[in-house]
Amino acid sequence: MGRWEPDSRGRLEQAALALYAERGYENTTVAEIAARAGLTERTFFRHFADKREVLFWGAPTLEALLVGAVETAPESASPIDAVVAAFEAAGPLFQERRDGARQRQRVIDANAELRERELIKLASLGSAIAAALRRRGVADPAATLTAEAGIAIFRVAFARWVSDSESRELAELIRESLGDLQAVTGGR
Amino acid sequence: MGRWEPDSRGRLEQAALALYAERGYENTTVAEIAARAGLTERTFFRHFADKREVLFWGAPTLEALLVGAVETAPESASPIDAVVAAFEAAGPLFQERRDGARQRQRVIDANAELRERELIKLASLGSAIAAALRRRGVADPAATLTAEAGIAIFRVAFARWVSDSESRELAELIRESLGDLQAVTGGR
DNA sequence: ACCGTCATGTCAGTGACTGACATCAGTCTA
DNA sequence: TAGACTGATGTCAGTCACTGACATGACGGT
Repeated sequence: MGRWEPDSRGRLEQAALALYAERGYENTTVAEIAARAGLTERTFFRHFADKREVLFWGAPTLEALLVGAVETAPESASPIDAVVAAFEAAGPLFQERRDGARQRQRVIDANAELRERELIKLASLGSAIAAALRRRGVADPAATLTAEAGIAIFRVAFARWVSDSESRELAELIRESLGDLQAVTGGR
Repeated sequence: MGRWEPDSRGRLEQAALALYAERGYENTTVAEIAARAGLTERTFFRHFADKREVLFWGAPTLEALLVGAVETAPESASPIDAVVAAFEAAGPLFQERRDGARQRQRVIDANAELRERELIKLASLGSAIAAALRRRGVADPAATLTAEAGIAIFRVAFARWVSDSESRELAELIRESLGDLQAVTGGR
Protein backbone atom coordinates (compact mmCIF):
# COMPACT_ATOMS: atom_id res chain seq x y z
CA MET A 1 0.00 0.00 0.00
CA GLY A 2 1.20 3.42 -0.87
CA ARG A 3 1.75 6.17 1.60
CA TRP A 4 -1.71 7.55 0.86
CA GLU A 5 -5.05 6.18 -0.19
CA PRO A 6 -5.27 6.24 -3.97
CA ASP A 7 -7.39 8.56 -6.13
CA SER A 8 -7.50 11.63 -3.91
CA ARG A 9 -8.92 13.60 -6.78
CA GLY A 10 -11.82 11.22 -7.24
CA ARG A 11 -12.53 11.20 -3.52
CA LEU A 12 -12.54 14.98 -3.43
CA GLU A 13 -14.90 15.10 -6.37
CA GLN A 14 -17.35 12.65 -4.82
CA ALA A 15 -17.21 14.36 -1.44
CA ALA A 16 -17.86 17.74 -3.04
CA LEU A 17 -20.81 16.60 -5.12
CA ALA A 18 -22.35 14.82 -2.15
CA LEU A 19 -22.01 17.81 0.16
CA TYR A 20 -23.18 20.32 -2.45
CA ALA A 21 -26.24 18.16 -3.02
CA GLU A 22 -26.92 17.59 0.68
CA ARG A 23 -26.58 21.06 2.07
CA GLY A 24 -26.03 23.32 -0.92
CA TYR A 25 -22.91 24.79 -2.48
CA GLU A 26 -22.85 27.92 -0.32
CA ASN A 27 -23.23 26.01 2.93
CA THR A 28 -20.28 23.77 2.19
CA THR A 29 -16.72 24.78 3.01
CA VAL A 30 -13.70 23.44 1.21
CA ALA A 31 -12.34 22.29 4.55
CA GLU A 32 -15.41 20.08 4.97
CA ILE A 33 -15.01 18.56 1.52
CA ALA A 34 -11.37 17.82 2.20
CA ALA A 35 -12.15 16.32 5.60
CA ARG A 36 -14.76 13.97 4.11
CA ALA A 37 -12.15 12.88 1.57
CA GLY A 38 -9.56 12.36 4.33
CA LEU A 39 -7.39 15.20 3.04
CA THR A 40 -6.64 18.83 3.81
CA GLU A 41 -7.97 22.01 2.29
CA ARG A 42 -4.62 22.74 0.69
CA THR A 43 -4.72 19.49 -1.22
CA PHE A 44 -8.15 20.32 -2.61
CA PHE A 45 -6.70 23.44 -4.19
CA ARG A 46 -3.84 21.47 -5.66
CA HIS A 47 -6.33 19.34 -7.59
CA PHE A 48 -8.94 21.98 -8.45
CA ALA A 49 -8.37 25.62 -9.22
CA ASP A 50 -11.30 26.68 -7.08
CA LYS A 51 -14.36 25.48 -5.23
CA ARG A 52 -16.49 25.42 -8.39
CA GLU A 53 -14.07 23.74 -10.72
CA VAL A 54 -14.62 20.37 -9.06
CA LEU A 55 -17.94 20.20 -10.94
CA PHE A 56 -16.50 21.20 -14.29
CA TRP A 57 -13.19 19.48 -14.77
CA GLY A 58 -14.78 17.22 -17.42
CA ALA A 59 -15.39 20.13 -19.78
CA PRO A 60 -12.08 19.88 -21.66
CA THR A 61 -12.85 16.25 -22.49
CA LEU A 62 -16.23 17.17 -23.92
CA GLU A 63 -14.65 20.03 -25.80
CA ALA A 64 -12.06 17.73 -27.38
CA LEU A 65 -14.76 15.27 -28.38
CA LEU A 66 -16.88 17.95 -30.02
CA VAL A 67 -13.96 19.59 -31.80
CA GLY A 68 -12.85 16.22 -33.15
CA ALA A 69 -16.33 15.44 -34.39
CA VAL A 70 -16.68 18.79 -36.13
CA GLU A 71 -13.31 18.42 -37.79
CA THR A 72 -13.94 14.90 -39.06
CA ALA A 73 -17.50 15.47 -40.26
CA PRO A 74 -17.92 14.73 -43.97
CA GLU A 75 -16.83 17.57 -46.20
CA SER A 76 -20.26 17.66 -47.71
CA ALA A 77 -21.92 18.46 -44.37
CA SER A 78 -23.06 22.04 -43.89
CA PRO A 79 -21.52 23.85 -40.90
CA ILE A 80 -24.67 23.66 -38.80
CA ASP A 81 -25.08 19.98 -39.58
CA ALA A 82 -21.49 19.29 -38.62
CA VAL A 83 -22.01 21.02 -35.30
CA VAL A 84 -25.32 19.39 -34.54
CA ALA A 85 -23.95 15.98 -35.47
CA ALA A 86 -21.07 16.56 -33.08
CA PHE A 87 -23.45 17.25 -30.22
CA GLU A 88 -25.48 14.21 -31.14
CA ALA A 89 -22.32 12.14 -31.00
CA ALA A 90 -21.70 13.40 -27.47
CA GLY A 91 -25.15 12.24 -26.43
CA PRO A 92 -24.12 8.82 -25.12
CA LEU A 93 -21.51 10.46 -22.88
CA PHE A 94 -24.39 11.91 -20.89
CA GLN A 95 -26.84 9.10 -21.43
CA GLU A 96 -24.45 6.69 -19.68
CA ARG A 97 -24.67 8.46 -16.37
CA ARG A 98 -28.02 10.07 -16.51
CA ASP A 99 -28.54 10.12 -12.75
CA GLY A 100 -25.17 11.65 -11.99
CA ALA A 101 -25.72 14.25 -14.69
CA ARG A 102 -29.07 15.14 -13.20
CA GLN A 103 -27.78 15.52 -9.67
CA ARG A 104 -24.91 17.67 -10.90
CA GLN A 105 -27.32 19.82 -12.88
CA ARG A 106 -29.61 20.29 -9.91
CA VAL A 107 -26.66 21.50 -7.86
CA ILE A 108 -25.58 23.92 -10.59
CA ASP A 109 -29.07 25.27 -11.18
CA ALA A 110 -29.46 25.99 -7.48
CA ASN A 111 -26.54 28.43 -7.32
CA ALA A 112 -25.74 31.59 -9.28
CA GLU A 113 -21.96 31.23 -9.01
CA LEU A 114 -22.14 27.74 -10.43
CA ARG A 115 -24.39 28.89 -13.25
CA GLU A 116 -21.80 31.54 -14.08
CA ARG A 117 -19.12 28.91 -14.32
CA GLU A 118 -21.32 26.72 -16.49
CA LEU A 119 -21.93 29.60 -18.86
CA ILE A 120 -18.25 30.36 -19.31
CA LYS A 121 -17.55 26.70 -19.97
CA LEU A 122 -20.24 26.70 -22.64
CA ALA A 123 -18.78 29.88 -24.10
CA SER A 124 -15.36 28.25 -24.23
CA LEU A 125 -16.98 25.30 -25.96
CA GLY A 126 -18.48 27.70 -28.47
CA SER A 127 -15.13 29.32 -29.21
CA ALA A 128 -13.50 25.94 -29.72
CA ILE A 129 -16.25 24.82 -32.07
CA ALA A 130 -16.05 28.07 -34.01
CA ALA A 131 -12.31 27.56 -34.40
CA ALA A 132 -12.90 24.02 -35.66
CA LEU A 133 -15.37 25.35 -38.19
CA ARG A 134 -12.82 27.90 -39.39
CA ARG A 135 -10.42 25.04 -39.95
CA ARG A 136 -13.13 23.58 -42.19
CA GLY A 137 -13.01 26.77 -44.22
CA VAL A 138 -16.04 28.47 -42.71
CA ALA A 139 -15.50 32.23 -42.53
CA ASP A 140 -16.50 34.52 -39.72
CA PRO A 141 -19.03 35.60 -38.58
CA ALA A 142 -20.67 32.46 -39.91
CA ALA A 143 -18.37 30.26 -37.85
CA THR A 144 -19.11 32.09 -34.60
CA LEU A 145 -22.82 32.26 -35.22
CA THR A 146 -23.06 28.62 -36.17
CA ALA A 147 -21.23 27.63 -33.02
CA GLU A 148 -23.48 29.85 -30.91
CA ALA A 149 -26.54 28.39 -32.58
CA GLY A 150 -25.24 24.91 -31.82
CA ILE A 151 -24.79 25.80 -28.17
CA ALA A 152 -28.28 27.26 -27.95
CA ILE A 153 -29.70 24.12 -29.50
CA PHE A 154 -27.78 21.94 -27.07
CA ARG A 155 -28.84 23.96 -24.06
CA VAL A 156 -32.49 23.70 -24.94
CA ALA A 157 -32.24 20.00 -25.69
CA PHE A 158 -30.25 19.27 -22.55
CA ALA A 159 -32.72 21.11 -20.36
CA ARG A 160 -35.51 19.01 -21.79
CA TRP A 161 -33.51 15.84 -21.34
CA VAL A 162 -32.76 16.60 -17.70
CA SER A 163 -36.34 17.49 -16.86
CA ASP A 164 -38.24 14.69 -15.19
CA SER A 165 -41.04 14.37 -17.67
CA GLU A 166 -38.82 13.38 -20.60
CA SER A 167 -37.26 10.05 -21.24
CA ARG A 168 -36.22 10.46 -24.85
CA GLU A 169 -32.70 10.18 -26.17
CA LEU A 170 -30.58 13.31 -25.99
CA ALA A 171 -29.61 13.01 -29.65
CA GLU A 172 -33.24 12.96 -30.69
CA LEU A 173 -34.00 16.08 -28.66
CA ILE A 174 -31.02 17.83 -30.22
CA ARG A 175 -32.20 17.17 -33.74
CA GLU A 176 -35.65 18.34 -32.79
CA SER A 177 -34.29 21.58 -31.35
CA LEU A 178 -32.40 22.27 -34.55
CA GLY A 179 -35.72 22.11 -36.36
CA ASP A 180 -37.23 24.51 -33.85
CA LEU A 181 -34.42 27.00 -34.30
CA GLN A 182 -34.68 26.85 -38.05
CA ALA A 183 -38.40 27.44 -37.88
CA VAL A 184 -37.89 30.35 -35.53
CA THR A 185 -35.12 32.27 -37.23
CA GLY A 186 -36.98 32.20 -40.49
CA GLY A 187 -33.90 31.68 -42.58
CA ARG A 188 -33.15 32.42 -46.14
CA MET B 1 -23.19 71.25 2.39
CA GLY B 2 -24.28 67.81 3.40
CA ARG B 3 -22.45 65.69 5.85
CA TRP B 4 -20.87 63.78 2.98
CA GLU B 5 -19.83 64.51 -0.57
CA PRO B 6 -22.71 63.65 -2.88
CA ASP B 7 -22.96 60.72 -5.29
CA SER B 8 -20.85 58.16 -3.42
CA ARG B 9 -22.11 55.51 -5.77
CA GLY B 10 -20.96 57.40 -8.84
CA ARG B 11 -17.57 58.10 -7.27
CA LEU B 12 -17.13 54.42 -6.42
CA GLU B 13 -18.04 53.44 -9.94
CA GLN B 14 -15.59 55.88 -11.51
CA ALA B 15 -12.82 54.90 -9.13
CA ALA B 16 -13.36 51.23 -9.83
CA LEU B 17 -13.37 51.58 -13.60
CA ALA B 18 -10.26 53.75 -13.50
CA LEU B 19 -8.33 51.36 -11.27
CA TYR B 20 -9.45 48.24 -13.15
CA ALA B 21 -8.28 49.88 -16.38
CA GLU B 22 -4.99 51.12 -14.92
CA ARG B 23 -3.75 48.06 -13.11
CA GLY B 24 -6.23 45.32 -13.90
CA TYR B 25 -9.19 43.93 -11.98
CA GLU B 26 -7.20 41.34 -10.06
CA ASN B 27 -4.58 43.81 -8.89
CA THR B 28 -7.16 46.17 -7.46
CA THR B 29 -8.56 45.74 -3.95
CA VAL B 30 -11.93 47.03 -2.88
CA ALA B 31 -10.19 49.00 -0.14
CA GLU B 32 -8.23 50.88 -2.81
CA ILE B 33 -11.37 51.69 -4.78
CA ALA B 34 -13.08 52.97 -1.67
CA ALA B 35 -10.06 55.03 -0.67
CA ARG B 36 -9.91 56.70 -4.08
CA ALA B 37 -13.60 57.55 -3.71
CA GLY B 38 -12.99 58.90 -0.20
CA LEU B 39 -15.05 56.14 1.40
CA THR B 40 -14.55 52.86 3.21
CA GLU B 41 -14.63 49.29 1.98
CA ARG B 42 -17.85 48.65 3.90
CA THR B 43 -19.63 51.41 2.01
CA PHE B 44 -18.59 49.92 -1.33
CA PHE B 45 -20.41 46.74 -0.40
CA ARG B 46 -23.48 48.68 0.60
CA HIS B 47 -23.72 50.04 -2.94
CA PHE B 48 -22.59 47.01 -4.92
CA ALA B 49 -23.18 43.37 -4.13
CA ASP B 50 -19.61 42.44 -5.02
CA LYS B 51 -16.42 43.66 -6.64
CA ARG B 52 -17.67 42.83 -10.14
CA GLU B 53 -21.14 44.25 -9.92
CA VAL B 54 -19.84 47.80 -10.12
CA LEU B 55 -19.37 47.22 -13.85
CA PHE B 56 -22.79 45.68 -14.42
CA TRP B 57 -25.34 47.63 -12.43
CA GLY B 58 -26.73 49.08 -15.68
CA ALA B 59 -27.94 45.69 -16.87
CA PRO B 60 -31.44 45.90 -15.35
CA THR B 61 -32.04 49.18 -17.20
CA LEU B 62 -31.07 47.61 -20.50
CA GLU B 63 -33.21 44.61 -19.69
CA ALA B 64 -36.24 46.78 -19.01
CA LEU B 65 -35.71 48.66 -22.25
CA LEU B 66 -35.46 45.50 -24.31
CA VAL B 67 -38.42 43.84 -22.65
CA GLY B 68 -40.52 46.93 -23.22
CA ALA B 69 -39.53 47.09 -26.88
CA VAL B 70 -40.34 43.42 -27.42
CA GLU B 71 -43.73 43.79 -25.77
CA THR B 72 -44.73 46.85 -27.74
CA ALA B 73 -43.51 45.66 -31.13
CA PRO B 74 -46.29 45.57 -33.73
CA GLU B 75 -48.39 42.45 -33.51
CA SER B 76 -47.56 41.69 -37.10
CA ALA B 77 -43.83 41.43 -36.35
CA SER B 78 -42.39 37.92 -36.23
CA PRO B 79 -40.71 36.97 -32.92
CA ILE B 80 -37.20 37.25 -34.27
CA ASP B 81 -37.96 40.62 -35.83
CA ALA B 82 -39.42 41.88 -32.57
CA VAL B 83 -36.28 40.85 -30.72
CA VAL B 84 -33.87 42.24 -33.28
CA ALA B 85 -35.80 45.50 -33.44
CA ALA B 86 -35.56 45.75 -29.66
CA PHE B 87 -31.78 45.43 -29.79
CA GLU B 88 -31.62 47.97 -32.58
CA ALA B 89 -33.62 50.36 -30.43
CA ALA B 90 -31.04 49.93 -27.65
CA GLY B 91 -28.26 50.91 -30.06
CA PRO B 92 -28.20 54.62 -29.19
CA LEU B 93 -27.78 53.77 -25.50
CA PHE B 94 -24.33 52.46 -26.36
CA GLN B 95 -23.61 54.84 -29.21
CA GLU B 96 -23.88 57.79 -26.81
CA ARG B 97 -20.90 56.76 -24.76
CA ARG B 98 -18.86 54.79 -27.16
CA ASP B 99 -15.53 55.48 -25.43
CA GLY B 100 -16.77 54.49 -22.00
CA ALA B 101 -18.33 51.35 -23.41
CA ARG B 102 -15.04 50.43 -25.05
CA GLN B 103 -12.96 50.93 -21.94
CA ARG B 104 -15.43 48.90 -19.91
CA GLN B 105 -15.35 46.14 -22.49
CA ARG B 106 -11.56 46.05 -22.53
CA VAL B 107 -11.57 45.62 -18.76
CA ILE B 108 -14.13 42.83 -18.93
CA ASP B 109 -12.39 41.00 -21.75
CA ALA B 110 -9.15 41.03 -19.80
CA ASN B 111 -10.50 39.01 -16.88
CA ALA B 112 -12.20 35.64 -16.68
CA GLU B 113 -14.29 36.44 -13.60
CA LEU B 114 -15.67 39.52 -15.29
CA ARG B 115 -16.44 37.57 -18.44
CA GLU B 116 -18.38 35.12 -16.30
CA ARG B 117 -20.45 37.92 -14.86
CA GLU B 118 -21.08 39.34 -18.31
CA LEU B 119 -22.31 35.98 -19.52
CA ILE B 120 -24.77 35.54 -16.70
CA LYS B 121 -26.11 39.04 -17.29
CA LEU B 122 -26.64 38.18 -20.94
CA ALA B 123 -28.34 34.94 -19.93
CA SER B 124 -30.65 36.86 -17.64
CA LEU B 125 -31.38 39.20 -20.53
CA GLY B 126 -32.22 36.16 -22.64
CA SER B 127 -34.64 34.81 -20.06
CA ALA B 128 -36.37 38.16 -19.77
CA ILE B 129 -36.73 38.46 -23.53
CA ALA B 130 -38.04 34.91 -23.78
CA ALA B 131 -40.63 35.73 -21.12
CA ALA B 132 -41.66 38.83 -23.06
CA LEU B 133 -42.07 36.74 -26.18
CA ARG B 134 -44.25 34.29 -24.30
CA ARG B 135 -46.45 37.21 -23.31
CA ARG B 136 -46.76 37.87 -27.04
CA GLY B 137 -48.11 34.35 -27.42
CA VAL B 138 -44.92 32.68 -28.63
CA ALA B 139 -44.69 29.14 -27.31
CA ASP B 140 -41.61 27.37 -26.00
CA PRO B 141 -39.09 26.29 -27.14
CA ALA B 142 -39.52 28.89 -29.86
CA ALA B 143 -39.48 31.73 -27.34
CA THR B 144 -36.27 30.54 -25.69
CA LEU B 145 -34.51 29.85 -28.96
CA THR B 146 -35.53 33.17 -30.46
CA ALA B 147 -34.22 35.00 -27.42
CA GLU B 148 -30.97 33.04 -27.54
CA ALA B 149 -30.62 33.78 -31.22
CA GLY B 150 -31.17 37.46 -30.51
CA ILE B 151 -28.44 37.42 -27.88
CA ALA B 152 -26.03 35.67 -30.23
CA ILE B 153 -26.74 38.24 -32.91
CA PHE B 154 -26.19 41.08 -30.46
CA ARG B 155 -22.96 39.62 -29.16
CA VAL B 156 -21.49 39.30 -32.62
CA ALA B 157 -22.65 42.78 -33.63
CA PHE B 158 -21.40 44.35 -30.41
CA ALA B 159 -17.98 42.76 -30.76
CA ARG B 160 -17.70 44.19 -34.25
CA TRP B 161 -18.86 47.59 -33.06
CA VAL B 162 -16.33 47.69 -30.23
CA SER B 163 -13.43 46.60 -32.42
CA ASP B 164 -11.27 49.47 -33.56
CA SER B 165 -11.60 48.98 -37.29
CA GLU B 166 -15.35 49.56 -37.38
CA SER B 167 -17.16 52.84 -37.20
CA ARG B 168 -20.60 51.78 -38.32
CA GLU B 169 -23.79 52.15 -36.34
CA LEU B 170 -24.57 49.38 -33.90
CA ALA B 171 -28.10 49.01 -35.25
CA GLU B 172 -26.77 48.45 -38.75
CA LEU B 173 -24.39 45.76 -37.55
CA ILE B 174 -27.22 44.06 -35.69
CA ARG B 175 -29.38 43.83 -38.77
CA GLU B 176 -26.44 42.51 -40.73
CA SER B 177 -25.77 39.82 -38.12
CA LEU B 178 -29.36 38.67 -38.31
CA GLY B 179 -28.85 38.07 -42.01
CA ASP B 180 -25.68 36.12 -41.28
CA LEU B 181 -27.45 33.91 -38.75
CA GLN B 182 -30.30 33.22 -41.12
CA ALA B 183 -27.88 32.28 -43.87
CA VAL B 184 -25.97 30.02 -41.51
CA THR B 185 -28.78 28.08 -39.87
CA GLY B 186 -30.29 27.25 -43.22
CA GLY B 187 -33.84 27.57 -42.03
CA ARG B 188 -37.04 26.47 -43.53
C1' DA C 1 -35.29 71.42 21.82
C1' DC C 2 -36.20 66.62 20.57
C1' DC C 3 -36.48 62.45 17.80
C1' DG C 4 -36.10 59.36 14.13
C1' DT C 5 -33.88 58.36 9.82
C1' DC C 6 -30.24 57.17 6.98
C1' DA C 7 -25.72 57.11 4.93
C1' DT C 8 -21.54 56.18 6.61
C1' DG C 9 -17.80 54.46 9.80
C1' DT C 10 -15.70 50.90 12.86
C1' DC C 11 -14.61 46.40 14.14
C1' DA C 12 -14.48 41.60 14.46
C1' DG C 13 -15.17 37.52 12.07
C1' DT C 14 -15.55 33.74 8.24
C1' DG C 15 -13.95 31.50 4.35
C1' DA C 16 -11.64 31.18 -0.34
C1' DC C 17 -7.30 30.98 -2.02
C1' DT C 18 -1.85 31.35 -2.11
C1' DG C 19 3.15 30.94 -1.17
C1' DA C 20 6.82 28.87 1.49
C1' DC C 21 8.55 25.25 3.65
C1' DA C 22 8.41 20.46 5.90
C1' DT C 23 7.65 15.40 5.55
C1' DC C 24 8.45 10.96 3.95
C1' DA C 25 7.40 6.49 1.00
C1' DG C 26 9.00 4.96 -3.18
C1' DT C 27 12.58 5.12 -6.73
C1' DC C 28 16.66 5.84 -8.90
C1' DT C 29 21.78 5.93 -8.95
C1' DA C 30 26.54 5.53 -7.75
C1' DT D 1 23.13 -0.70 -0.15
C1' DA D 2 23.58 4.28 1.29
C1' DG D 3 22.25 8.37 -0.18
C1' DA D 4 20.11 11.64 -3.33
C1' DC D 5 15.73 12.62 -5.72
C1' DT D 6 10.77 12.93 -6.62
C1' DG D 7 6.11 13.88 -5.88
C1' DA D 8 1.94 13.98 -3.25
C1' DT D 9 0.67 15.60 0.88
C1' DG D 10 0.69 18.38 5.34
C1' DT D 11 1.43 22.71 8.03
C1' DC D 12 1.30 27.48 8.67
C1' DA D 13 0.92 32.20 7.98
C1' DG D 14 -0.96 35.58 5.22
C1' DT D 15 -4.19 38.38 1.90
C1' DC D 16 -8.56 39.73 0.50
C1' DA D 17 -13.65 39.43 -0.53
C1' DC D 18 -17.57 39.79 1.95
C1' DT D 19 -20.88 40.05 6.29
C1' DG D 20 -23.18 41.19 10.73
C1' DA D 21 -23.48 44.17 14.70
C1' DC D 22 -23.16 48.33 16.54
C1' DA D 23 -21.76 53.44 16.72
C1' DT D 24 -21.93 58.22 14.84
C1' DG D 25 -23.82 62.43 13.58
C1' DA D 26 -26.10 65.66 10.16
C1' DC D 27 -30.55 66.41 8.54
C1' DG D 28 -35.61 66.89 8.49
C1' DG D 29 -39.73 66.96 10.76
C1' DT D 30 -42.59 67.70 15.12
